[in-house]
Amino acid sequence: MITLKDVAEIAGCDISTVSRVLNGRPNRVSEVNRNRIHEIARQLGYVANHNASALAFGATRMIGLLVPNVFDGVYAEYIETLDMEFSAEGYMLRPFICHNRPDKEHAALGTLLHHEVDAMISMYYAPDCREFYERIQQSRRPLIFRCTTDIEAIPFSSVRMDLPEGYGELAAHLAAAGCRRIAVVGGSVAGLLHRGGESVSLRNFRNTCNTAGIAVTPASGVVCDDHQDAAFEAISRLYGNGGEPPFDGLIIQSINRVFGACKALMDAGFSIPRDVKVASFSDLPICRYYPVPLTVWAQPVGRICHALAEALLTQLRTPDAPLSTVNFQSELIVRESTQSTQENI
Amino acid sequence: MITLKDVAEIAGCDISTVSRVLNGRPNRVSEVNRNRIHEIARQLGYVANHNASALAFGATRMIGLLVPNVFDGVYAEYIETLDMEFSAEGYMLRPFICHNRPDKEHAALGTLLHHEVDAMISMYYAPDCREFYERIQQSRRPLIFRCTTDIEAIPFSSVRMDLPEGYGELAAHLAAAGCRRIAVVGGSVAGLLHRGGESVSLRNFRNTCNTAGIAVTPASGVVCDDHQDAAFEAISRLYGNGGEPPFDGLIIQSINRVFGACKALMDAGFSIPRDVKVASFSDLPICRYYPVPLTVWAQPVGRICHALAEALLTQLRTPDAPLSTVNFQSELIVRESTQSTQENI
DNA sequence: GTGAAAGCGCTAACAG
DNA sequence: CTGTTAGCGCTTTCAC
Repeated sequence: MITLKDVAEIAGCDISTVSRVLNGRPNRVSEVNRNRIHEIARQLGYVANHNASALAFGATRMIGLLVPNVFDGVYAEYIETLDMEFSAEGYMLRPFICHNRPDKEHAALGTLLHHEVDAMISMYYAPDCREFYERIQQSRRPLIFRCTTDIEAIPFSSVRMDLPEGYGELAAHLAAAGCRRIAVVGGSVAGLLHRGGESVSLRNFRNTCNTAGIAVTPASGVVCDDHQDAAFEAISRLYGNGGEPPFDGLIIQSINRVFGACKALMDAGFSIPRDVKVASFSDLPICRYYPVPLTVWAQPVGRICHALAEALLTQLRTPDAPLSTVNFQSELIVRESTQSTQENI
Repeated sequence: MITLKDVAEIAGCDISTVSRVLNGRPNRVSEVNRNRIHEIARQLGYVANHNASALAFGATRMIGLLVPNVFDGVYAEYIETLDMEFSAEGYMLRPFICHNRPDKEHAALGTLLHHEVDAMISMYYAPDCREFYERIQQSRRPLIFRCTTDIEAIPFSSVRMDLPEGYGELAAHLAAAGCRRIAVVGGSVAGLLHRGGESVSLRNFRNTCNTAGIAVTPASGVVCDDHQDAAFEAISRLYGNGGEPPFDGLIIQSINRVFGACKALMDAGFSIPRDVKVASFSDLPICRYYPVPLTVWAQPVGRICHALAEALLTQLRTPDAPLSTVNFQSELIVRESTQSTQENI
């Protein structure tokens, strides 16, 4: 391995001089030396050892990004957008794809403690990581969250989006489009609905349905894992027997379930939106280009990323800046999948 | 920041002892001390500085993975699968999502040179990175490729898949299903077709078409960027006027284009597979659950990942093991999108 | 079983 | 403008 020392020896100067040159430090180096050193370093193929410089310098210029998965295209968008934000500031983004596994989440958060990254953004707040959050808070390492508006107050900066409102808005929209029986297909909200429990999202959903005179029962929560196969199975079980559709409106919690669910409906002989209307979250290309374009409650990814970057950078530059909380509003994008039809009106 | 020294001072022993304990080194440490040290470290919230240990130890136990993007679900699969392979061996996978931008690719490959990762897997061979490849080869740092069978011989181990054959196989399949005019929608192959040029993939496509008596002209290459919008535009332009469809068979190069293309066909009033048959690459959940399930030339992701992991781990353990090249065969998965219909036979 | 000491490769004052 | 010096925090012989 070629080190600064090797370059210095050949150049006949001290390694500190070489370090200065190669790092473009205050131009307090003679031009002759500068060119010589650059040339020698190039010829030798010198590459700095990042571990050594990070250790000596005390920072890595890397920012971690904790995401649940990348099967959901919205996280791919977050990665790309945040990467652009931070590249522009000289930071490298390092994604941690945790697949909702606690061990991965812990490992990801651990890198912040281990000084592998200078700061970290988490795309969600995970109660089972609380122990890590506390340690991070104590160590005063910068961590910020992109979370939903219903998360408790936390001792970190956060950028919040109104996902819970989405359950109310989508339900209202479905009701207005003529739906009389609405179900939620997913994990969290569907789960609470199914086995009992409460949350802001659920409350929004329930209230809206009540107002519209739509019954909400445990059966309104259709629980399935976060992938198409599971959604296909669940919806097939429900609709597979033909006859009157059990629900004429479906709010599907993630894009990882939408297509399995829709296919199950079609296979069972139901038409979207005529027999069943479908709505989901996140506005992705596939939602626009699906044969039946999908109505969604769309979070403003670009603006959220910008807010995250801004919050994190100020925290990096002013370590004891006060915590910040920003809220973003989503948008209801209506498309064919919830279009009201003669039969329904 | 809590360091080994802090722990050692409180424990009243040397930092080397603490280091040994905390790293579970040869059990040459008294049990009393062991427990005490663990306890103190826990109470103090000690976390090793990764930069320091990596520097002293000479390795990071991290493996880089260079992928073009994660909008294509197949790369999300690669990330997840490789992550499992390497976690099992005590390595952490670090994905680099390059969005086909040379600067990102260079930065990613750079981390190998900078000792940020111990080894690296690249999901493709990029000629414009040749300079980096050479430097990596000289520095003898482990780099392996997952590439296609038509890539020239390279001085690195590689796991190859028969993507070029796919163009022949899909064309043959489409021809057998009754197609008389077949186009390739995409970037590379479509580009060569369109502006002239040659490649194994193209040769396969052309030969198969010739045999089947299908004309291949520059117009058979429909070039568009790798996203749904671009594909939608391109196909709309081609089919938007109604009338006889210009092509009755479409080979679409990536999943990032399939849905835009299909939507354009449908919007123009054509039916899949009756009027136009469509085939693509990579077998993803969405391909199975699309309203018209898609025929694909499917690479064996699981086996490829396993081979990559195996090759890389041997290289890591036996630095001067000989280079290896493994080839994998893909599979034609026939689904409704290319089903032959009465009208066509 | 444990401590002392050297060193990983680089950065950053501080003198000149 | 450049060299000297002192670390950054950890691992690893090598003695004891």
